[in-house]
Amino acid sequence: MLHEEVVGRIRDILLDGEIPPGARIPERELCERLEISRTPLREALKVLAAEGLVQLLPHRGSRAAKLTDKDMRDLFEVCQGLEALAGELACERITDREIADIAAAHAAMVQHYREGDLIQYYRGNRAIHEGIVNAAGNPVLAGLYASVTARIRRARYVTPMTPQRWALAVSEHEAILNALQRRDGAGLSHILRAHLRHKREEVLQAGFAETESSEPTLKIA
Amino acid sequence: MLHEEVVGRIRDILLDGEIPPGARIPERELCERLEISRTPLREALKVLAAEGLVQLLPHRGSRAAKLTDKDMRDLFEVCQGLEALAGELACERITDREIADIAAAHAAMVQHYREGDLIQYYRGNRAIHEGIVNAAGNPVLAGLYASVTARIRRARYVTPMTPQRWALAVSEHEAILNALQRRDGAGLSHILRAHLRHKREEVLQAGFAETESSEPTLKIA
DNA sequence: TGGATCATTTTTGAATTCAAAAATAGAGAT
DNA sequence: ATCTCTATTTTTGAATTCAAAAATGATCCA
Repeated sequence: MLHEEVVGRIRDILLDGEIPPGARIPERELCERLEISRTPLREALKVLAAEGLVQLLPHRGSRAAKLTDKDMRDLFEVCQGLEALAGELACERITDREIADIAAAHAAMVQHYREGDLIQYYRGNRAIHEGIVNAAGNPVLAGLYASVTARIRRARYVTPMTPQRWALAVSEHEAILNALQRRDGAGLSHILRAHLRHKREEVLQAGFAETESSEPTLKIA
Repeated sequence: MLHEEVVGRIRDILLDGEIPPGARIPERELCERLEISRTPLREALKVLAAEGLVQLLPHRGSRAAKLTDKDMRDLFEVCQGLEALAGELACERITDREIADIAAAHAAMVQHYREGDLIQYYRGNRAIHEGIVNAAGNPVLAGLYASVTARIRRARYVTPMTPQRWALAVSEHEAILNALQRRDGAGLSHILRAHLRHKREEVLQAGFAETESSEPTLKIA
């Protein structure tokens, strides 16, 4: 198994929430499961720590990173900036073909919305945002975006998606597609910011708090 | 020596250009120099590879990453976006004290300009940009910014700094400080973008090309 | 003499081993 | 019984070792 694959596998395990935020990372188990020794596992953990998904505590192992409200706010803020930038660049560079693909993804997403299929809706939603970022034609940007969105998604917040919020999100997506088709960079950038701001408000308002599941609260001396 | 320190030491060695872009990373030598074994060294190299400073070639070792013109353009583009975002956020959050510090750094930088001390000028320039990014109060943003600027700086491009360019840069910095003092987020963001765009044009126009120093060009079969 | 093939050396990647640090368990004292 | 201190176990971090892959170089043939 290649180094990058090990990193990817563990990243997925973390993103799937299989190891909840704040929980210890069981080295031994992961070694057995991935059928590797501790050396490559630990290399991967250090990489994931640099990415912000894992927290290393000297001499007492590693844990799945736990995000505070502040962390979440910061991540959204950066995500917003990256998407806005991607939107502007995409409008300069996107091909008709790519626009058509995103339009198709949009239509599919709207269909999922009509059917009330939240999971599929989210999937489609993500595909559109990633499509825009990729259309920016900037791998550095795409990489940072992937890293930031991964950390956001990491926190399996369960935002109660109200019909109002959902409808708003869909209408915003209509505007996004529209700006993209018009190749209106400034407009797209503006809409994307608003879209992300709304999402962030949802998440934080919903009382995002990464509850400590495996660590007792410290008693004060 | 702590893991993070090892990463930092090697990062510095790369940023100092001690190992030129494209050159093989001498594992053995680095081990001796840092007085560590291969295990922690290799952990650090994988982290630096994830950061984009090192290129890992399966079964044939690691090299100092070499940037193409496209890479450089992409990095500048993202750097621009991050600084613009930082500028906007900084205007919302910066304290009078922080403004005063940046103003002082600006004055010092202008003095270095007058004295024609390019090295000190660059140092001051960097301090100002970092000051703005830090004033944004977003560690995630600061981290990404550090990573991107490191990669840019990594490429020891030698831009011939003409008097005209230098004067323009200084006048842009006047405008930057001004916008910051007025806490004009949109204005600051706009100026920062222009400033970075000019810098990028300089670098790329100057024919940035990471000349291959240690690898013969492949002969076409 | 030039080039191809095979043996040797070197280097890489990963498992194992080892020492130090931390966690745990147990004994003794209060 | 509970707390504390110590001995034991476990876990962590890093050096070493080992196998596989690649690079090197030597030999043989045209």
